[in-house]
Amino acid sequence: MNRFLSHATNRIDAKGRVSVPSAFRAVLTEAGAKELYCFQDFVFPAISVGGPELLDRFERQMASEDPFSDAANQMSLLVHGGGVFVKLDPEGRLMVTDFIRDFTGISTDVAFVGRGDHFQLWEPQAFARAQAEAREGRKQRGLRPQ
Amino acid sequence: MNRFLSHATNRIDAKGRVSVPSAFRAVLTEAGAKELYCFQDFVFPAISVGGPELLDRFERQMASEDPFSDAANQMSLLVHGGGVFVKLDPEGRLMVTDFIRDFTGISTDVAFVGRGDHFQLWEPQAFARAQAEAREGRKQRGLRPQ
DNA sequence: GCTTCTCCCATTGACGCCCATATGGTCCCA
DNA sequence: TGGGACCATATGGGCGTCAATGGGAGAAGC
Repeated sequence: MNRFLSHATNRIDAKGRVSVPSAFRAVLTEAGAKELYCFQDFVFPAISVGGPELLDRFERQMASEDPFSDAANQMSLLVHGGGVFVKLDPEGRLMVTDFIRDFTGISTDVAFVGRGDHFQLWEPQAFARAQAEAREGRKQRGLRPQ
Repeated sequence: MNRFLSHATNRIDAKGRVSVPSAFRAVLTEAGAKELYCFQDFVFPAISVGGPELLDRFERQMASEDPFSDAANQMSLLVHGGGVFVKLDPEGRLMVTDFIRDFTGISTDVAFVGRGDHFQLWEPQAFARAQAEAREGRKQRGLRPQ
């Protein structure tokens, strides 16, 4: 397993820490990432997290846009300027800062959501809603992969 | 037999486990799958289960689209984030987690339903109803294969 | 000096692995 | 054709391990 898949919800403790799921930690150590880079998702109320190579992914995305468009400009602002570094403690926990709480609405529990080459932090209810909406959209457009 | 066919209902034990029917396990071992990938069906209140190739199929579909489009983003949320890995114990049982229970309404028994290249977990009553409705729908449209 | 962060250790509860039992079906033989 | 032995599957439960969580103490920063 070398990608971020599946999801799990963990509780924030009294000190504001939360355990990163074991499966995700395994991916990180395999990739050799000792420091994580976080920034706000462009569409969802979620924080994207990954190793340093995560920057590459979003720079590719920016490159796919017209470099002078508003979208590319905003992405650069969020990715380059809005990012935050986070590191894990020896038990594999991270601090849930106000940067994370304010943008996601997270208060007591964190949903860790795999996105392939990175993962995201969600307020659990918001994740459930976004998923339900995405499923509904798929259904209406008749894009069932079966 | 290399496909998932027919259906069977098994009971959940006190620890929340349920035996995967022997016929389905045989298909899985023949395919060499030691870990299973599950996700919520887009139409029915059922969990779809299959080997890693089930995930591959979704990813091929995503790869065929613009990787940074909204559609791909939604698809990733559902497939990467919405899926769950499950593994069988040495006796061929799986844990029925809240992820499965909440979406399907399963409480004490699980209906295993073959769907060709994958199988599904249903609440037995819901499966019976959906089957009856499907039968009725075909009858009304004059599409009965007999 | 006080707050905040980091590291270390303890607890506990869930999960994976093991073995035991029940139950139903099949095959063989009388 | 009926009975019985055998086998496979489903089910039940004990136990060890590991991940998630909680809290204490030292170190660093304000």
